[in-house]
Amino acid sequence: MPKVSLLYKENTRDKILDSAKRLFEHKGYHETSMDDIVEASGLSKGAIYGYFDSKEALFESLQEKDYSELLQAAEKLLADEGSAKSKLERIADIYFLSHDSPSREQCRMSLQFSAASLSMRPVHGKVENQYVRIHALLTAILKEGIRNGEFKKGIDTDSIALVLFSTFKGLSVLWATTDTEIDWKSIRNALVKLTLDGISTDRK
Amino acid sequence: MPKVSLLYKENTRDKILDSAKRLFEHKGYHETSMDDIVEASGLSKGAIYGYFDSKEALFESLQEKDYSELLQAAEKLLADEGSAKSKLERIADIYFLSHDSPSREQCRMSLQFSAASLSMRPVHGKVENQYVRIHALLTAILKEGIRNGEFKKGIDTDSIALVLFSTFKGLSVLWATTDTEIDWKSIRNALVKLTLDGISTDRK
Amino acid sequence: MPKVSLLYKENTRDKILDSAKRLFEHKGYHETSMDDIVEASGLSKGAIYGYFDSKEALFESLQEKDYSELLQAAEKLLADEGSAKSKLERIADIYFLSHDSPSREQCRMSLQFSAASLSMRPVHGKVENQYVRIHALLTAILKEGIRNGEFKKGIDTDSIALVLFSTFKGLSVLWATTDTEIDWKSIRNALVKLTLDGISTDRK
Amino acid sequence: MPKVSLLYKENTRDKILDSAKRLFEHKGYHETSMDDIVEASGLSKGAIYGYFDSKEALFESLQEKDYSELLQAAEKLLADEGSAKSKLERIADIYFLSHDSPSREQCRMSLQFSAASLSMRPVHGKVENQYVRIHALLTAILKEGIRNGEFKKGIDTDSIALVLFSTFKGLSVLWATTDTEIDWKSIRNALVKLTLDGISTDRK
DNA sequence: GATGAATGAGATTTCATTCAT
DNA sequence: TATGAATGAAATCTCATTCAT
Repeated sequence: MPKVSLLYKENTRDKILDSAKRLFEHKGYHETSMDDIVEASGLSKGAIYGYFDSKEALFESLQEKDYSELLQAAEKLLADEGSAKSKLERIADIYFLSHDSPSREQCRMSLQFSAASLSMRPVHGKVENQYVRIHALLTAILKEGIRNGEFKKGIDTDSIALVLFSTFKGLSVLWATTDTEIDWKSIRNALVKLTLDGISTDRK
Repeated sequence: MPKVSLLYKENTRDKILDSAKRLFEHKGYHETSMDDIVEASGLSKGAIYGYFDSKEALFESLQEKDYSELLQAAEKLLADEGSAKSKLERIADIYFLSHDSPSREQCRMSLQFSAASLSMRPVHGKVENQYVRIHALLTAILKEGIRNGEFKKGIDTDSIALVLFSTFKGLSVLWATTDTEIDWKSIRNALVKLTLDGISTDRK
Repeated sequence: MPKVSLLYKENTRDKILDSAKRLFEHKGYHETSMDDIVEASGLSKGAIYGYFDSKEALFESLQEKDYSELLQAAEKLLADEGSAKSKLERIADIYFLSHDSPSREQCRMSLQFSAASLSMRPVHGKVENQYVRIHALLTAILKEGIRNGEFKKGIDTDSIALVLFSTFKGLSVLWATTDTEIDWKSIRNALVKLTLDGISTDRK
Repeated sequence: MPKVSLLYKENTRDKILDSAKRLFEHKGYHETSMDDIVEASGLSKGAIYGYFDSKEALFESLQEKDYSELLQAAEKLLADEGSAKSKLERIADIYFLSHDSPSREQCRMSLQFSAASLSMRPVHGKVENQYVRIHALLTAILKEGIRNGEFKKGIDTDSIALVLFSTFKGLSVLWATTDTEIDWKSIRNALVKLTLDGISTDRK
């Protein structure tokens, strides 16, 4: 009985989060009203405020989810077997939560978090933290690559990590704000080629 | 017929735009109220609405300014003398409107435009248009480099242009949302090295 | 599903309508602010906007009510038993919603609708529609009177209907705009006498 | 020189009044802004406030003009030669300022005065005063008719005067608020016939 | 006098949040 | 616990009027 009610609670909470996410992605945080969420979720005002203290808290929960999933997936990489090169490739995939290609919705949500980080302290904190950890992760991979001879010794790991992260971020923003279709296969190839050509030790 | 000079009106308009810009950069578009702008500009509500039809129109004017300046500077590059390589370097500088380094404020403003493009049609239009034109410009530079032998023949100009633009964009977003200090010298070097190593014909 | 009864909501709606009506009658539509209505109704701003989308919508609802009641009462006449003559008399009574005499308030409200019909399309539509239907009704009564021999054959039913309607309307405007006391008994008698003398077949 | 400047002043004043009138007739008093009048008149804000103390004062001036013209024309009738019957006919013509038919614009303006009389004391005063004087005039004509044997002795002059005035007013409101075309010839005939049949001594 | 930029009180409307039922 | 009507602070915008130039 507690189990059922817990499950029910989780479902309700998720229903709220899903509805809100869909709306935020589509119309943006400020343009979405609590009434919109009420309507979309099929729940009542009171119910929603039973699960979340405020609209901001709801937004932060969405960010928390997004943030944890991304970081968990990414940080699992480090422990994995495989070359540094393959890790770099896989982290790109993860960042875009790709099936085949990142969803525009996901990128729009991420853009919202970035924009909101200007005025919401906790959002800012997670944005910052995410950057720091992904940067550390990329740096670690690069260093691993240097250690095992895949990558050149002299490279500026810090800067390259930052450039890589920026490129992911930038592609995400572009994808979110633009109608252009992106050929993700080509992009990934171009990006990987550029990067690896620049840092790899092997001369093909 | 004007009782005050056009210059006077232009100054007042700029005073409004400047005040609004400072506030938008600092607190964000939605968190800034017209009352804030009234207070910051030292003018009255009526005066501001005499120059701009709405808060949105004011925001769009800021974007228009930003957009024109950026594009003009960038497109002037193409006509300039100089190697394709040097043009690529300079376009990076321009994108960040750098003195020494891009201003965080500028990047925050740009992030606002991206975020707003979700819900404001004219903003979206300009964001899209800007992307299209910068992409075209980068592609042109890359092709020029291929023509004059600086860059390799087989490179995917479209994708590389997109990656470059994304990296600029991503750095801008990072800079806007993060407290980290960025060592722009190193970043530029890393970026230029990565890119040029990958596409240049000269083997040092 | 409603947490409060429909009756409760209906009552609240009526409370708002009543308060607004009283104010509009007294000060006029434009001179009445939503704050006035808030104060008079004892509700909050939000509550009022929960029931009506705008001040204009509230005004239109008042017209709708007025309009339906009037037309229903009038059109019921046609089905009733009685001579055409008695129907004409009764329709005059109805038009002024009389107990003994039409209320000045009612007439002021009606004047507001007329004045607003210049700038509010839906209000205009109802004003127009009301005229058309009352005119049709009057014409029908006149024709009925002709058919059953009460009224002369040659009369211009269209014009007489229009004149009658105009006289009702004009009396209403006069009553609304003037401090003069009107002796409705005398007026009705004069009007009925004038009209019936002019159109009746019986020579007394 | 004083003459020219006086004439000029009159012209400017009239230009303002004309522009305002046209706008009030078309959009209504409240929906017309001083800016609208500025634009329509081609003058400046300051200029208009040089001639009129306020928007209300401007409106009242228009009423004053309307009011004087109407009353003067009407009151001249009494002194004229002619039967009481013909005077009644002519006063109908005057009330609608007819060329062939009353102008819808004129009627709309008149409706504005009626509506405004609810909230503008001086406007109310003139509306009231106009009614009193026209009523007196009509009564006088009716009594003249009785004296000279045109009209029956027993008629209720007060009530008939009021009914006549109301009918004029009502037709004016109808014409102002309705899209219907009115056949003024028929209406006048119907009205005159109804009235005169009812009050005349001659049995045709 | 004429001009029109500036004023600012006040209007309408929104919407996150509360709380009686 | 769930509901959704009610709240009211705060936002955007208007516009008659003023007054420095």
